[in-house]
Order: sequence, then C-alpha cells, then structure tokens
Amino acid sequence: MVHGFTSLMVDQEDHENSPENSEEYSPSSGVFNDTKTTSTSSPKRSRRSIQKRVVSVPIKEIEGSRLKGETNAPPSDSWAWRKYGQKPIKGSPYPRGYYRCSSSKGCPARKQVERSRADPTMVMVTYSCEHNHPWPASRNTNNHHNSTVSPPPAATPTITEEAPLSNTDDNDQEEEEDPPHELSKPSKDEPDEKFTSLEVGPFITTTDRYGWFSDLESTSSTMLESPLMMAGDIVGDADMAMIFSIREEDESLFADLGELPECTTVFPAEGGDKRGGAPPEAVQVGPVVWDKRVICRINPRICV
DNA sequence: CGTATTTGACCGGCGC
DNA sequence: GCGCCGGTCAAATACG
Repeated sequence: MVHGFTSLMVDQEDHENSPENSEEYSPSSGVFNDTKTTSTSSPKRSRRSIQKRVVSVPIKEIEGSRLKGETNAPPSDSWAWRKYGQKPIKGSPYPRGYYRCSSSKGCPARKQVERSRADPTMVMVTYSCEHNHPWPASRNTNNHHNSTVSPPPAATPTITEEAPLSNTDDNDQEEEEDPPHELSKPSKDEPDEKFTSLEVGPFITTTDRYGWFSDLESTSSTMLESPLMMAGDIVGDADMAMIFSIREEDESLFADLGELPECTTVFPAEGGDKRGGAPPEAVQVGPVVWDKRVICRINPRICV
C-alpha cells in the first residue's frame, strides 16, 4: 500500500493566515479555527481548544483497506472506531464524519474524518483526545500479530497537524515546542533535533498518554511531523533528506512493517502557506524510509 | 439478536 | 442579542 500521510501541526494562528491556501480544511472549519482562537487563554477549554492532530491520508489507502464507498471511510487504525455522526461542513463539499473509540466506553478518543476539498484524493483525519486504554482494547484490530504493536499497515498517514493543546492546564510545555512558526524550526540545523524536540519531544514522550499518537504510529507507517512541513518549504526537502538518514537501524526493525509507502505526501498545511510560497499541494517525498525512523523515534516501542 | 451505521435534532460556542 | 456553525446525543434502520 502506498500511503502518504501528511501531518501538519497546526497552530492556532497559523492557519488563519491564509485559510484559502490551506485548503485542507475549510477556513471556517472549526478545527483549525478553533485552534486559532486563543484557546489557551480561554478559561474553559471548549471543545475547540482541545488538542487535535490532523492526518491526511490518501483515499486510496482507505479504499484499499476498506472497500467502502466514498464516504469518508476512516483509515483503519488499530483502534476501533464507531461513527456517531456526520455533518456537512461549510467550507467543504464533503461531509465530515465523527468517530468515537468503541474499544472502551470511557475512551474519550475521537476522530473526525473529512475529505480534503483541495485534494479529493486525500482524507483528513483529525484525532482528538487520547485513548484511555491500550491497543488491545480495540477490536477492530487485526493486530493479532501485534504482539508488539505493529500497527496494521493499513494506511500511512502523515500527521498534518498538531493541535494546540490549550486544554492543558498543566501542560504547557508541549505546545510550546510546536511553535508553528516554522521559522524557528528551520533555525535548527539538526534535523534530528527537530524531530526530537518537535515531534518526539512533546508528544512522543507521552506516547502512552497520547493514545491518538500511538494510534497514528501504529497505524501508519509514515509519519511526518508538521513542524517539518511547516518549517517550510525550506526545510522541506532538505530536512527530509536528513531525516531519511536518521537511522538505518530502525529500518530493520520496521522491516516487518513491510510495506512502506512509496511516497509520502506532505502538506504544507496552513503553516506552509504562511511561508507564502508553499502551494497547497502535497509534496511527494520519494523514499518512505524515513518514516520508519521517524516512527522509531517517536515510538521506540514500535521499533522494538 | 447484537452491533454498527445513518439521519435528524439539540446544545454550546463564537462571531457579528 | 441574534445568527451561524460545529459537535454530540439519541433513535431508527441495516447488516452480520
């Protein structure tokens, strides 16, 4: 399966720059907008302030994994999701599907699946909240073999976005790390560092806590951090290149995963456009190899 | 029979 | 204060 996932980290303010360019989501779509809303300061974290991660998945994968029609079939993650609603979104011609983790009742994990209006071939999946339970909880999982947690290769998502975790009362650190302002990121010379600090740092560390994260990992073979993308076009290729060279060892670990997406699609996302130049289109990254590495970095567990 | 999906209505939040 | 939009809940229907 070839999947390209795109991950964007969205910051509250980033997208708003050019909503239009950020076609990925409708300008008015709550997702990003909310983020932009200074949720941080909001006394109560309204739903909007909740952290969300957006992943773009090529619809092919979805179809492949689930021959469902065109509806927004969610990419099969390792988690079990139950659809609890669907709504047409103003900015998009396609409706947005709302899914909840059916693995356990108490699991607050939620997922929104929406077709990218810019690229009908891509499906944007927004994850909110984390899972309370471990993987096994999900039944959908084909992961019998998951003895480790190897996620079903169903789809290769790229994380497009990160959310502002305003809800974090306590946490703060995390978000700061993801400054949407790519400018800062690029500043870092070392790609590794970025990963570490950006992706891995905040979120990864808490893999356990962030169920969604795990799920992404597991689910996808390819993960991109938004920071990279956001970092801008600049970073873009160069970074990736660096990334690719991150660790080869990890590759072996992933060998099991087997199929890697041939290409990864990266969405500049809103952040990207902010640079002004970045076209909304997805960038294809040839080798997916780095994915694995990234994943490893993110989740050592998987690597093992 | 049980579970999942689908559709409609209601509630809350945000913007104007 | 009103209106609009997004998100969630609940009920009904369909499928396994």
